Amino acid sequence: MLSQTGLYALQALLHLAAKGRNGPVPAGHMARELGIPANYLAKILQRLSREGILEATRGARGGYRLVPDPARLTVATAVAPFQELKTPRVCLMGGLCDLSNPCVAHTRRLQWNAAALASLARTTLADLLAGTPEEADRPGHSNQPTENDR
Amino acid sequence: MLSQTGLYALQALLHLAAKGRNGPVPAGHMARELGIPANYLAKILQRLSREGILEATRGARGGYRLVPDPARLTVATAVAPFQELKTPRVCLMGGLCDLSNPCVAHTRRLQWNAAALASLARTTLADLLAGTPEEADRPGHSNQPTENDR
DNA sequence: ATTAAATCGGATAATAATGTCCGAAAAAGG
DNA sequence: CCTTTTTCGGACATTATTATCCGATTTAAT
Repeated sequence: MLSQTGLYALQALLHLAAKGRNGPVPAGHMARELGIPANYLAKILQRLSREGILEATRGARGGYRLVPDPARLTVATAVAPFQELKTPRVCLMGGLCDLSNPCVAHTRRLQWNAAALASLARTTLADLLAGTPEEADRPGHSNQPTENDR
Repeated sequence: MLSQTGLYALQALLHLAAKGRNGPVPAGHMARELGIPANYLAKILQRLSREGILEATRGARGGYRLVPDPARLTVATAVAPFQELKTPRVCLMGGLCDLSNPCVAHTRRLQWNAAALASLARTTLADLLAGTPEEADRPGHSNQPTENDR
């Protein structure tokens, strides 16, 4: 589902969102705290820094700082640099797939992927920290209670 | 999402469900038809055979046959032998996770996994073949009768 | 200026996933 | 019996992911 690397990134970002109030947090500190291989986490943080999600301060008293508001940073965005979504364009039906008319199995798989991504795109770091229970899975819909007539 | 191996398995099973009406289908034939590395597919089919999902007939005129009714075989089941679901027991919150009271981030990740799996568990091979458009994601209300009579 | 703390980034190693090769065994048909 | 077709299964090769190492650079504090 989420790659190991993506999970590490998410953990670090959550840590920063929760405990990075006063000044930047060194990578080594986070690695120790979270139980992540230090040198590997360093690479991940560099990446997030290049991506603009983190800001690095070098030298003594340096470290990383979370740039966006946790309420506006979705898990999908946070993890995107490590997911590599390399569009496998092989249809489930193989040779059976017509490719001219839309193949059902093909469409279905895209839907699966979309559903998985949508869930991550609806969750922000703030959600995770605050403990908002997961709302109904209705992509594109704001949470309007339509079940009141059952 | 789905591993490459899992996708291959799914393709082969769909092929058998669609074209395996009269007699077993050889692995080599499927590999050619679906554009899957022949020797690799062979390994996958062996696995499905040991799992009881396929039945192998050896020797000339042999091949593989789909054992369960496509309407009762879910994608989740078909792909399960290759997913290895190795329960990563690292909480998203790292050291912050209490582990005594239920950690929100922890719970949330399990929900993500569950949601992804649920979608696969609700789809049968017959669904894919028949072209049933994906119904609303309602776990209790499966669109295909997977337990109507027994 | 010197030192210590920290990121930066390239090179490399270890592990897992994917793909290949080949010989043995089984079954069918002559 | 012999040949052909096919699965079986172990060993190996390739590639991607994950992890480690180390020297260079930047910065703050002494």
